[in-house]
Amino acid sequence: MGLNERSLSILDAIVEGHIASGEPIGSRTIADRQKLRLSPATVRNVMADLEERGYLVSPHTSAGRIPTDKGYRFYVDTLLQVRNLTASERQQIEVQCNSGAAQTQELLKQAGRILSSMSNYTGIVLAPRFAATTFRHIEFVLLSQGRLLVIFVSQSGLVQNKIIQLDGKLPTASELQQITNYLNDELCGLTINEVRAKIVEQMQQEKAQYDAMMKDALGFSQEIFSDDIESDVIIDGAANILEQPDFIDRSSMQRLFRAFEQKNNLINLLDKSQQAQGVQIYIGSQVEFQEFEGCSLITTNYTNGKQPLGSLGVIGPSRMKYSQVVAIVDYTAQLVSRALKIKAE
Amino acid sequence: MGLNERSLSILDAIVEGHIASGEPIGSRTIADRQKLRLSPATVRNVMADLEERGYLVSPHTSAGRIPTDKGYRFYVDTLLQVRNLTASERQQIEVQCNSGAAQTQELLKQAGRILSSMSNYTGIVLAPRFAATTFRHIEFVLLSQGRLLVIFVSQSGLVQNKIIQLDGKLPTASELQQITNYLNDELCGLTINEVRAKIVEQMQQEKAQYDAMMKDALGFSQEIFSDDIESDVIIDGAANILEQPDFIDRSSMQRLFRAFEQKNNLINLLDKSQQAQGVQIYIGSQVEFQEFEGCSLITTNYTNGKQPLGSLGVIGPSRMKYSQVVAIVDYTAQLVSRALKIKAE
DNA sequence: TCTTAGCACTCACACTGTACGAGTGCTAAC
DNA sequence: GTTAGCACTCGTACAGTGTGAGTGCTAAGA
Repeated sequence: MGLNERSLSILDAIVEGHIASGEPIGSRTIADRQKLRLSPATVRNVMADLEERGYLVSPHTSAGRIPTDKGYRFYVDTLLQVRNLTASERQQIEVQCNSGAAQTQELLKQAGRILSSMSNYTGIVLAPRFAATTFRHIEFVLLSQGRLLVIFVSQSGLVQNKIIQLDGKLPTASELQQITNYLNDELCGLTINEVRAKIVEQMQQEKAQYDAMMKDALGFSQEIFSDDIESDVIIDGAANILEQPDFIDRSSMQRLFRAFEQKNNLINLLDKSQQAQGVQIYIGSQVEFQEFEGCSLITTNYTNGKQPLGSLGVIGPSRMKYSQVVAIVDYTAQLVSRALKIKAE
Repeated sequence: MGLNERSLSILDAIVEGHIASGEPIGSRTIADRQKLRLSPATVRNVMADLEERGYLVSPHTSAGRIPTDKGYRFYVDTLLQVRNLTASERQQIEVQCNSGAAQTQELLKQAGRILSSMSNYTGIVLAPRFAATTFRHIEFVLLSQGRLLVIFVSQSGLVQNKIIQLDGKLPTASELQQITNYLNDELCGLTINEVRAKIVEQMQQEKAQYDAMMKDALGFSQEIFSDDIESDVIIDGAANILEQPDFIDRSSMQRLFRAFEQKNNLINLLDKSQQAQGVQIYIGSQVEFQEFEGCSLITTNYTNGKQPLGSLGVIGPSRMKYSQVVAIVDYTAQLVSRALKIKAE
């Protein structure tokens, strides 16, 4: 029940034609520029067939055809030829990527900027999950009224902080210092997940029952590491969306912008892509979140040379220049990974 | 050359009518609902006068009049009556403001959310300038390759970090600890500006010339405190802008969204408002930044009970429900100030 | 059996003319 | 100084029309 050679070639031509022009594509257009010389009538028969199978629709009787989400999906999965970046494009990305990004956070912001400016769509970057990063340093600062500020630093220089409320007696400065030293010695180099495991393990050991300081330290730690710090997602070039003629109605744009603000569904998607291999392409209504109807999302993960840390990509209309954007996303992720690898060393 | 009683009343009616309906207001509408019983013809004469003075324009010959920016300015300065919030509105703000905002940053985000959701426009919050806050704690973490992560904590629990590149010999862990202790003892309780002054002062003292550790400490500090950490601005409910029928053309919306992303002009405006007293209203083209054409900005500052820390407000179309939004902005700032005062104690 | 030319048909879109109504400015009377 | 009346302007909504792009179907040709 697959499509034959000719249908494939016609579907390909329609999708690419529509991506390029934004207009519905008619049979004559295809017949004219097709290598296999066919008449418009023949093309029409094939198109009718493709429409019946759900790859195309015509917006109205006397218009050409445009791809459905299923059509895009098929195109992306089997027809898409990723074009190579030109030397100047590569250079442009490299320059921007190297420009003063001492801080990890800055590097990721810069990546978002590259993605949006090179693609003219919206760039998105999921910052590393804290749970996946490696512990480097912890610090406590006692604020007023029993509030304790905890600052973590990961191996790659990412800083996160959290305030916890202490009840009961407050530790003195020197006790706090002892706890700090203890935790820094014990936990350095472990991933947060390993840290969690270690705390549980130590709490069960008898010795912890008798050493008050240690008990405190473990008590704190458990509270601190108990819940995940929410992941952060960087969005750049949202205004580019307004340039896209595909979003005619305000309500669909608004839905998208609200999704940008709420972030959690975006995080879900990016998180999924982080666990996958290679470049992922999510298309409009085929994603479970309806706010992305009419949009496509091209993402891939970035690493520190060993394990995936987060993911980045581009969101734009379904009628997106896939072949170009895939190349941009891929190359940006490579550069970010390389930069993070250096930092982690 | 001022306006007489009657002109004022008519201008007021036109501005409020237009804010309520979004339509140009004609002479008959005014004549009908005016207290001082005047015929449409008389009203027309006054309107012609107001138009000549630049307070009104008519979009075309046979349309009613709409206020110019100058008209809005005049309305806001002399005619606007701020309405009181209802008990339920107040309560709504209070509830949201108190909901789990242990961290200053969270509190400010929450304030942004309140501003946007209560006004249906876009909420903006300028986070406290680091320079204006009070030093509480500093911490160093040595990363790889001579990069030094510096973490500051302000009195109110705001955390900022910065990476500096060390060249020459690196300090050992214990030297770093000494420096940390030294700085924490010396600088605690000072504002960042005072910190700067103190560093310069100490560097000039002879003793600094001979004590290597101290020299290092002062050298670091100078680099760290030399440039301002860029202020942060929180924007919430940008998608609400898309709901406003006033922004018909995409280009003006896009300009605004780009301004939201670039932030620096917004920071400039908010910073100005921070230095002023009370609620400030900026109207469209009267602001030096042209990306805010067609928009108005209502802002005020918030404090920690003593000095202004930052500012917050609402951005929306010039045709904005001023009387309501002013009340919302004012009350939100009061609550934020109160919450920060408690934290600072 | 596949391909193609021809033809009738559909439909969006652009253009035209028309009627309507809202609102204006001006003038003259009160 | 105020107002009624009137002629005028202009945007908008509506209906009618022509055009062109593109289709589906059918029948003839390879």
